[in-house]
Amino acid sequence: MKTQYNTKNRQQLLNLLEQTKGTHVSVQEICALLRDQGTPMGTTTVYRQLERMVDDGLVNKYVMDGNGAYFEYVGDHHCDAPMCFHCKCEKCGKLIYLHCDEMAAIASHITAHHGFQLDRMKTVFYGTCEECQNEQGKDEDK
Amino acid sequence: MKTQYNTKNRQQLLNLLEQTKGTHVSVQEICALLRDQGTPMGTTTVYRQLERMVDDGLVNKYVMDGNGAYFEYVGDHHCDAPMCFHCKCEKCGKLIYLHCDEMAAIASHITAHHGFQLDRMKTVFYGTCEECQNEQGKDEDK
DNA sequence: TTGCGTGCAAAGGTTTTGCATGGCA
DNA sequence: TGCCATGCAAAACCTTTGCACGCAA
Repeated sequence: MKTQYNTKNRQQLLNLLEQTKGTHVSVQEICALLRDQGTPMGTTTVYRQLERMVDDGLVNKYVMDGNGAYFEYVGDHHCDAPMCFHCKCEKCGKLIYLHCDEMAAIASHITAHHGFQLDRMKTVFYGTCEECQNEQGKDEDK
Repeated sequence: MKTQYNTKNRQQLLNLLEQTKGTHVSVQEICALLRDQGTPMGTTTVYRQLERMVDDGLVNKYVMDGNGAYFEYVGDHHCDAPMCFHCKCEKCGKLIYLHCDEMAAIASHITAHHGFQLDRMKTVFYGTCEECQNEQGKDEDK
């Protein structure tokens, strides 16, 4: 465990991330928000702080379609007791949370029958959310 | 549907991809293999051909941890009937395939109870494979 | 012959690294 | 004071685009 200074930048970043709890933000979005907030921060610093937070489990990192990574603050909540999974809508980009016992059963099943221990912090289910499925009819032109 | 020439490059790429069936390869791996095989091909061409193959459903594209995309040849098999999911081991990077009816039930459950239509072509389960779980004991130093 | 295919070079974007300076403990 | 944190600049990577030439049909 490294010594970690509690710098002003780190506090500001944590503060911002708390505000975005429940959503996912990219590095450039973070930088823009910090700038708007009057507390600009170097991109490099944001990357390095986020890297640590990911290591510490404060933040989850998701890699979307190659357009860069997204980060999600999970804080102390840690999402351990409630089995929560993340679903990302490929249409609207919305992030949906599944809290469901049956989902927990899935993880158990995979571990028991396939010998694979699921990391639900990193696993993102891609698909289409309910609203976008409904809209799919009229957007069917490509 | 565009007219598509059946060029030598395309044939060679398809040929190579068939050899790698069941695994996932990156663009640079593909280029290296083609070079070793005596049939080098420009990176741009590989990207463009792969893009088409993805559109045509011959190849699946997965975006891993930000280290670029991986491609998997599925050919005519199309993976439709057998519900197959992909698990990627975060330790050794191995890609594991799950063909399992219970997994199919998961997708149904999510659709029915959560209104989310899972795209199992794009969804990758992250976690730890059996072998790496066993090795975890001695690597437990960080 | 037509128009897609090819590949070099260059651009675009994200993330990492080197290094000198600044700030926390 | 010691050491980590910061941020600028530059490098490293992956991927896409522009353009002139080659090749399939």
